[in-house]
Amino acid sequence: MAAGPGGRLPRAFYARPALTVAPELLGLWLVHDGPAGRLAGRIVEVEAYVGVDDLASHASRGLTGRTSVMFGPPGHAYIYLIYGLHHCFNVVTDSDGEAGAILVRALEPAADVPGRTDGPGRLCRTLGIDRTHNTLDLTAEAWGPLWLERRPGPPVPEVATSPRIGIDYAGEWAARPWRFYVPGSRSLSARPRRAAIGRA
DNA sequence: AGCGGGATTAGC
DNA sequence: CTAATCCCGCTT
Repeated sequence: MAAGPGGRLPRAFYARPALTVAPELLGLWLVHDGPAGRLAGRIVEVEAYVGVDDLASHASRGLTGRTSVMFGPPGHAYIYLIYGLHHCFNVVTDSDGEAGAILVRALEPAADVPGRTDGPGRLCRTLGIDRTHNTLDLTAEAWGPLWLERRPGPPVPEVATSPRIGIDYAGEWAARPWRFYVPGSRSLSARPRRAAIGRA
């Protein structure tokens, strides 16, 4: 789906099923304007969480205070604290009332980014994203401090898939190949990298 | 009010 | 391999 060059992705981009949007996030840029200035990275790894039936999704426990943003309109940020230590950044997809979301797991950092962006917790810490950004509108309609945009450059040459990480509790849903990544990227999250090396 | 657990990470 | 650390959701 087209977005103007250098422009924030429009609501319509997010207003589609999570499994459709997820591979299209690869190669796009996540940008945060914060106290440290503008920090950005190119998305190379994501995971789709498809809705209330998906036992790996927080939305499978229904509409609660934490998950309400997932059930809301697309194009907003869903950010939560995990293990009391790390933040995870998601984009909300699907139509209002449906609970699709996509976890951003790894970025290739822009040249001036101070720190690592391989891994969902690390990229939030390095870009300065935390729970105060939860529910923020990522589109140009809000013109907030956090957004996704398309930047000039070669397209992603190839998209690979694998099962999602760290959701073994989800039964049969754990096997679905709903992790999407750019194979060969140096910035993939650590756990899958170890797994890949271990298997090789 | 209390308790169990988590879409992770760093350090031994 | 495991501790860290806290919010949330569910039970009492």
